[in-house]
Amino acid sequence: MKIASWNVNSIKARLANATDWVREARPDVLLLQEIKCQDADFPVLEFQSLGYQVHAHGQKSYNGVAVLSREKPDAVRTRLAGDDADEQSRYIEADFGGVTVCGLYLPNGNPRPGEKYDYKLGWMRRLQARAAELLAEERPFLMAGDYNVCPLDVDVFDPIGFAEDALCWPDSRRAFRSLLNLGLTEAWRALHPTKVDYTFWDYQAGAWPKNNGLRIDHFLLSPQLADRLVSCEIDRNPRGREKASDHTPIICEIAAAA
DNA sequence: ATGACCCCCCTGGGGGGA
Repeated sequence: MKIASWNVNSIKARLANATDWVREARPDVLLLQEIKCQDADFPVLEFQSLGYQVHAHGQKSYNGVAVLSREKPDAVRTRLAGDDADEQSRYIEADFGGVTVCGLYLPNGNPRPGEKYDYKLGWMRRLQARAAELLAEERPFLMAGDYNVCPLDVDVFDPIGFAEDALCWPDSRRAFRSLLNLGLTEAWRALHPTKVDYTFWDYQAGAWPKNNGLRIDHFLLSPQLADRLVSCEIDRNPRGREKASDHTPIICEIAAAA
């Protein structure tokens, strides 16, 4: 099972880029973040014609997540429990056989300190509560998406310049580690212990040609899926194309259940 | 890490991203 995650920074602006990449990569499941449209405005037909089902959880202008899949999911759930007043579309889950695939767009949290940072930490606590529930059910699952956290300094092109940033601040890293310490495996780092690579390059200041990137898009696997982890790779190619998103896809392959 | 971008709103510029 090949699962990909990509923050597309508007699915409408990225339609040609995204469909080109799907044709090449043919993931079984594609998790999208920042679709930036309401569900009715998602270009469903274009992906259906490529053989994908679309389940979008969007909102006007901002945020928005989606699950695209070649197989029909058994169930789809949206929203993260723990804050009924939270109107931001940032979370979706879909069940495929015995595996639950969770797609997420974690709040950026800047400026920090402030209410946006408090929202980020609260959201991370809610995500951790959901992970704990799925672990208690002993359900094989993965949580993938734009975490807006650089786990270590090696995941940042300029750790000193970013030390105060919400993506790197100790409370953000602590909350990320706390999630891992439930017993989850960060797939890319597990397979590439000393590698330096990124999933995001700012549009500004020549960040892409200078390789001034951040590694903020991650796959976290439950123990059952960590045992079946085959590969996890970042595909830089889409970032170098015309009308690119500022993020590039990350792809994780999970072996069939024994 | 903002001089330097891009996308959203829907037209003149503000909000947001990371």
